[in-house]
Amino acid sequence: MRTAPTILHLDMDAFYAAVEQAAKPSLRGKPVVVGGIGPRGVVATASYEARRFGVHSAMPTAQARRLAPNAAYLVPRFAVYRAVSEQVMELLGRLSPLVEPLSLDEAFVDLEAGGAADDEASARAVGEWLRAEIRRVTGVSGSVGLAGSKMLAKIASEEAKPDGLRLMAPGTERELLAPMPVRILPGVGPATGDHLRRAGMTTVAHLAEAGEDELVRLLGKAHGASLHRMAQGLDDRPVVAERDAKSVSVEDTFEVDLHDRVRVRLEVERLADRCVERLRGAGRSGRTVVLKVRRFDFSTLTRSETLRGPTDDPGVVREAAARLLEGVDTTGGVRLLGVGVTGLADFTQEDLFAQVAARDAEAAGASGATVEAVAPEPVEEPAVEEPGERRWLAGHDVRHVEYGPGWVQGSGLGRVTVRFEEPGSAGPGRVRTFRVDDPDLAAGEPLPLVG
DNA sequence: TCTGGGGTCCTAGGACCC
DNA sequence: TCTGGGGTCCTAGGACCC
Repeated sequence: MRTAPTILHLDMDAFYAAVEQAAKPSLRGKPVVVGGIGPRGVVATASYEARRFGVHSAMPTAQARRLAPNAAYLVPRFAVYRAVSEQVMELLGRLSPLVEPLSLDEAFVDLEAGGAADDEASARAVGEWLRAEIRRVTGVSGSVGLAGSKMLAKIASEEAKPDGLRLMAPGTERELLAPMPVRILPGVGPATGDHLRRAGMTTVAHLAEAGEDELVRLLGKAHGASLHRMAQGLDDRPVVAERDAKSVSVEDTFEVDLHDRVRVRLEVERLADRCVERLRGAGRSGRTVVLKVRRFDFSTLTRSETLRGPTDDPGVVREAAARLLEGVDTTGGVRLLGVGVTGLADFTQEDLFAQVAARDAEAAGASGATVEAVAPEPVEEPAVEEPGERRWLAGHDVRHVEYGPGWVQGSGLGRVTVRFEEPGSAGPGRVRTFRVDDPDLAAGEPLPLVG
């Protein structure tokens, strides 16, 4: 806890949807929903215009379509969001070496560590500077919370939304917090909220008044104790820059449940390969392989196996995942499969030695061991596209030989509808429809949002 | 209405070791 | 022969976050 509000929390406003509106002039001021557009898709971000219809994050897209049938439904373009995010993080880096990103659109900054601010006035000035710079550089807006702790800075940015700044003066936090619902505290989700409500506690004041013993009895040691402190506005967690990832995983929900055991096994192996690709991309290796299966009835289970040494070998991960699958009953159908690796190590010389040692130990007579050879093996080539199949995903960039850059508004029945406009266009661009195999139409590169 | 994908942290029981 | 306590690792599941 600090006596000056020098912890900053930045939260971009309806980030994915806002980036799409900046990229596509015809969507500005209109309801936009970014997320999965398949039968089992969910909403990632809804623009504020779409929220007025009741659409929100994590809602099934099918339900969103009923609430806001005229909204634009777009598939996420993570490469674009990542690029904008990097611009934002670069601005944060100018304020302090202590920047802690929480996701593409959120971060904490320790202004004191950077010497950027040491009191209320300087913190507010930095916050306003940042908001103006973000808008100037990226073309989208963010909200800023300033307080003496992470928890309060985050609550402040939430209250500042959209496109605002809120500062919580140290010393006032207990009174500000007291009447708020328990759900605003970090770590209080649906389950804990219900738990507390059944115990008669609905506001932060109720938690602050409850004894720590009671909360620990209700919620467990760690959770109870931390909530007891948070409810009193006490939070000492430091801003921590660049934390190493502890796990890497990939998962797929299938549009239709899988019943064929052979197909299930094939998908598990594909997922294992994708997982290893990401692992290798990050220059890491891992020791525990995790298989995740969600069945037709949404019941979810995980099975894991720890190897004798860290690996980034696709064959090893694939076979471990396949072994784990052997022990899972998939009768009735499989909705989702996932493969992950945890127990990550940096892929260094030491790990190589450890692997060799483990292998030697095994060769020397250990019986029933399961670690495979670690000889590098090429990553299997990605699944082949159906011949002649071209996928035009809603929201993706295209380029037409004659009409120039545009984006896919929709496709189906052998046709694709394109709106020809770019971020700098004065107003909504023209719409044209083509055959999906029109040779003049090609996938395009995203264009910068700000000229 | 019918529930994504990528993560983090915590708990609890059993194995194993000292 | 029986009994103990603590620490660490592994596995599985659950809650939460964006």
